[in-house]
Order: sequence, then structure tokens, then C-alpha cells
Amino acid sequence: MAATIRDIKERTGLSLATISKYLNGGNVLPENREKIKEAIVELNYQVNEMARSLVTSQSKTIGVVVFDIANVFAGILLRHIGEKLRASGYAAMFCDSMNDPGLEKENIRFLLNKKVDGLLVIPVEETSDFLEPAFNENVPVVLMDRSIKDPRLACIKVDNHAASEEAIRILSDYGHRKIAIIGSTLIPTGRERFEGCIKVLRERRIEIPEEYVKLGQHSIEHGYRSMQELLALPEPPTAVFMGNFEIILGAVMAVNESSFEYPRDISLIGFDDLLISNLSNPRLWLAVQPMQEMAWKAADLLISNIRLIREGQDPVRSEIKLPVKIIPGSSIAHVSENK
Amino acid sequence: MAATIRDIKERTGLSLATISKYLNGGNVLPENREKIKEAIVELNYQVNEMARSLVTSQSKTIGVVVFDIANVFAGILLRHIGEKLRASGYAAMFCDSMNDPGLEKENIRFLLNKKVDGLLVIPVEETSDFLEPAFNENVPVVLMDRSIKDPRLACIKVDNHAASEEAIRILSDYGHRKIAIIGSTLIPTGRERFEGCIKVLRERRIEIPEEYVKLGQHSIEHGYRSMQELLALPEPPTAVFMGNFEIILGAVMAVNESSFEYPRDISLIGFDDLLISNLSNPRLWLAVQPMQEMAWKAADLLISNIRLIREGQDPVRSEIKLPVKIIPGSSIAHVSENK
DNA sequence: CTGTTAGCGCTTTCAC
DNA sequence: GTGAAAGCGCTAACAG
Repeated sequence: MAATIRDIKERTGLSLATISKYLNGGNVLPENREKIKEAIVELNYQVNEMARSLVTSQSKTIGVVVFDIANVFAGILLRHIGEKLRASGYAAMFCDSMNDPGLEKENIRFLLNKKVDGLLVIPVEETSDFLEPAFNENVPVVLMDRSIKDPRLACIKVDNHAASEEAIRILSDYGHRKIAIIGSTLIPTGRERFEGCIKVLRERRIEIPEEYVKLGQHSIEHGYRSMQELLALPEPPTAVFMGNFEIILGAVMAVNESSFEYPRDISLIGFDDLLISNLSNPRLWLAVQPMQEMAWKAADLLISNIRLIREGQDPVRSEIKLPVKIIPGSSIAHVSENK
Repeated sequence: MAATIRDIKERTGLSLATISKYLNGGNVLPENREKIKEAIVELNYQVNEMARSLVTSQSKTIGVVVFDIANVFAGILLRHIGEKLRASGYAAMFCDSMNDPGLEKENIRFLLNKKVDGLLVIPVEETSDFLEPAFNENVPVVLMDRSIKDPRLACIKVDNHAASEEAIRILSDYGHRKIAIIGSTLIPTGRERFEGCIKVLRERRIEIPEEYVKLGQHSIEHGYRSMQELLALPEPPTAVFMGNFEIILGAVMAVNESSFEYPRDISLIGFDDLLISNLSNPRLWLAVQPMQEMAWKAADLLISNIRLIREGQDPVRSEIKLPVKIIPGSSIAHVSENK
């Protein structure tokens, strides 16, 4: 059986309190300090976090609920979240919602029963109902990437709207007026990006025919098929905005397999870096999200909110939009006169 | 403050024991049953798993330690693990080792202190030293995908050797004798795959010049560069074996960007499906790993070992190699005489 | 600085 | 079928 604090007591003759104090970094006589240290090694003592949590009513664990753990974007975010949480002395308990709102709701309940100190959520659902239990139990929640309109929620996300505005402006500045959009409007971020595009197209009086708008799944397949369809059009676009990582992957593959070459025949700009930069040739123009910053800021905010709540103060519930950087590539060409 | 079992006691006049029994599915008079049920709803009572764990000394939580949470392969495995564990009443606590053996060791210690009931590990390290603490504390460990030679360990993996043997046999049966390999030997699975290839090449007396062997990182970049180099050779191979998902992604991109066309100029077969099937055109021949089966078997084995240990029996420590299916595509051509 | 004591919220004998 | 009581391993007053 594993050694307990009582075994150390026996071995050192000291009291539970002293040992506990030592364990929690309190002041203990150097002499006793040594004794305890020795006993811990001898007995191979390890704190039972379970018991500690029960009495402190802090689990030092954060529940992380993610829409799809197999998604590349989510994976990278998770990596940064785990890193930051760990560095702050917290454990991460990840739950996968598998894009299922029902499961997502269950996950929240599940983590709450596990007495997590806070919740970090990249949501599937677009309303906050599923978070009611957390509100009731006064467990702070920070959303990431996808915001939900609810004054009780904090969110760290990216300025999707501004970034896609800029992307379209760049295409337009290069002289493009036949611009197509492959995107996803099934999720809020996709819609924000799409709206950003549309706004600039309107401003600049660039009309966008129906067949240039390809909205669908957030998938490689959607990117692939859409690009194929665009290239097969009697009058194909001269430039394409690709709304996310999966779409870029599929769309670029479609271009590579076609008789078109970029940027000669078609100009490309995409949203999300992930695995693609340094790789595609010619290099793509990309809107790059600050993944690490987003994750770290969210973790920090959550931890600080946990503290605020414990101190009886109000947590911070702001929505923070991080800027997206557009990294130049060689995938955009000036429009030639004959197009 | 959250309601406790005591509040229910007050409200129903029943004893703690009865309520606890109800909570754990014991026999309670229908009448009391109703009373308790009602009180639970009224008070919005939720079990404090922390306290429950302390007394039962089971956390109903499995620690999952993964070499890289941002890796696509790992992500998919994690999804299936989480699914299975959840269905069996266990929570998953994921820890990312970020390909760092030091962190991996810390993760084990960390999870053990959290009193996880068992450990599921896709390891970075190739020796079992870092698992000593788990052995000492009698916490069962099941490895996935990458095995470690240690009789104390169980492992669910895939028969990499046999699968790559078959892949090369197929290429050879199509008449190829200029076969290149892009792979990774930095990790055990990569080596197994490579050895499988070499074995068949030897058997069939196909010689493989040094410049046809591209071993390196497990990365898109490695696949991309290697394929470029192969195609630039004065005498390029007629067929290429691509050792994993990232390598396929990079290598296929390189082919698409080149003047080569597959399967006309070069035949391709790859290891790992993940996002690629249904997508690449022509369709690739692929060795497909049974991801779900691997995850489910590992979770099942771990849970069953947890039970065995609790019952004082010996856990099962077998190494199980799951078969890999080779799915035909159109990416392999018969060798033409002039090559 | 150290020891004594009282729980944290739950499960689990053991009588009844 | 139900109740009383003990205790899981630890922390946190409070005295000394």
C-alpha cells in the first residue's frame, strides 16, 4: 500500500500538521525538514491529490471541452493549453464532444462532478444553455475560438472578420475582380470570415456571382470538390479565398491535379497555417492565427478568474479578439488584361 | 454552496447509508426511492466524485499519455480512446508529452498522484524506465501503437512489419524493381515498417541503391523534400513506398507539383489513411490501420487489467498485433518495358 | 515552530 | 431495508 502522511509521522515522530506544512512549503525547522525529506524518500511517499482536493475543495484541474479532438486546429490549441496549464500547476482533463451538442452537455456535467476548478471550452453549440450547470455552480468558463453571446461568458478568439476583410482587400489590390470564396458557414468562425469577405467585396463594388460562393463542410473534401467545380466553370475566378485549413488542403490539391497553375492561372489566399507553410510551392499567402497566444491568454484568463471568484470578486468576462497576421507568399498574381 | 448527501438526509429524514445505497443502485424501498429522487432534483444535488474517490480509492479516471497531442494520428486514436473509456464509465485525463521524454516521465508521476486507475500510453521513450513509478504503485499500464520490450507491459499495436512486407510484395508483383522508400526510423513503428520492406526486397533479390532510401523525420516536409529528390535523380525509382501519413501528404504534393504523374510515371503506395482516402486522385493504394479497434482493444484490456488487479489476480500482459488492411487504389501501374 | 483536533463528502461494515 | 458510526488522507484552525 502506498505510504501516507501518517507513515511519515510514525517514522519522524513529528505531527501531521508539521508534515503537512512542509508539504505545502511552510516554515519548518531545518532539522525536521531533513527528517521529513528523508522519510519521504525512504517510504517513497506521494501526495494523495484526491484527499488534498477534498479538503481544499480545489482539484487544481481544468476541464477542457473540445468540439473535436481529432481536428488539427484543435490539436494544436490543446497542446498549447496543456503546456500553459501545466506550467501554472494545473492539470488538464480533456473531453471530446465529437461535434455532438448532446455529448458536449454531458461533458460539462461530467467535469463539474469531477470538481474541476474551471472550464475551457471550444464549443459545438452556439447558445449557452449547455453551460447553465457551470454558471449555477459558479465554476468559471472561458470560451476559445468560437464565441457565444452571453454576458456571463469570457472568450478569447481571433478577429476573423478583420482578417478576411484584409485578405480580400489584398486580392482586390492585385486587381482581381473575379473572386471566389470556399468556406464554411456551419460554424461561427466560418460565418465571420465569410461576412468579412462580403463586406469588402460590397465596398469595392465587386460583384460575386452565385457560382463563386462555395459554402459547405469544414472538410478537405469540400475544398477539393469546390475548387474542381470552380476551375471547371466556363468563366473561372482569377482568385480564390480559402476559409480554413482543411479547405486549403483540399483546394490546393485540386489545383495541383488540374491543368491550372497558381499563381499564373489562379491566385490563392487561405486562412490557417498549421502544417502548410514552408511546404506548398509556390508559397501560399496565409492568414495565420496566433494559436499559442490564444491558448495562453485563455488559460491565463481562466486561472485569474478562478482566483477572483475564490476571493469573492467578479471574474472578467470580456471578449478578446486577437489580431490575425497575413503572411505574404507568392500565390497571388497581378491580373493580366485579358482576364 | 453545492448540496451534499447530508442535505438530502435533512430533507428526507433518511440516513446517509440509505441515500448512499440509492446513489449506488442498491435496494431501497420504492417510497424512499421517490423521496430521495425528489430531494435530488429540488436541491440540484450532484455527487462529489472527489469524496467518492477518496473512500473507494478508485478515481474512475484513466491517465492517457500521448507523445504529441497535435499529431493527427494521435488525435484520432485519442478520440476513439475517449469514446470507449467514457462508455465504460471512465474519464480520460490526457497528458501531452510533446515528444519530450522528460515531460513524459513527469506526466506519469503527475497522473499517478492524481490517483488514476490505469495508464494508457503512446510512448516517446523506447525503454520502460519512465514507467517504474507505475509498476511500483501497481497501476496497470497498456501501451498503444509503439511497444517497449518489458514483460511487465501490455501493448496493442499493429503489425507494421507484415503490412509493409505486403506493400512491397504488391509493388514487386506489378513488376517494379526500382523501389524507393520514404520513411522514418526515428520511431519504432517506422523501423518496423522499414524492416518489412527490406525483408521482401532481399527475398526477391531486388537491390535498393542508397539514394532510394530516404529516412528522416516523421514530417510533411521530409516527405516533400524526399520525393523531390527522388524525382530529380538521373534514374528515378518507378515506385515509392511512403511510410506514414505526414510523409504521404508531403510526397504526393511534391509529385503533383512536378512534371511526373502517378501512376503513369511513378507508382505510389502509402502507410496510414487518416484524411487522404476519397481525396487523392488517382486514388492511392493505402495500408490502413484499424484505429478504432486499436483504441478500443487497448481501453478494454486496461479496464480488464484494473479489475484483475483489484481482484488480486495477475493482469494480462500480452502484446497484440492487429492486422493492417491494404486497400487497393489506382496509384500503381505495371512497369513498362522501357523502364 | 509544533501538536491537537476537527472535519472535507462519501462509502461501508455492522447491528437492528 | 435502514441507521449509526468509523474512516479514506489530507489541511487548517487553534493552542501551546
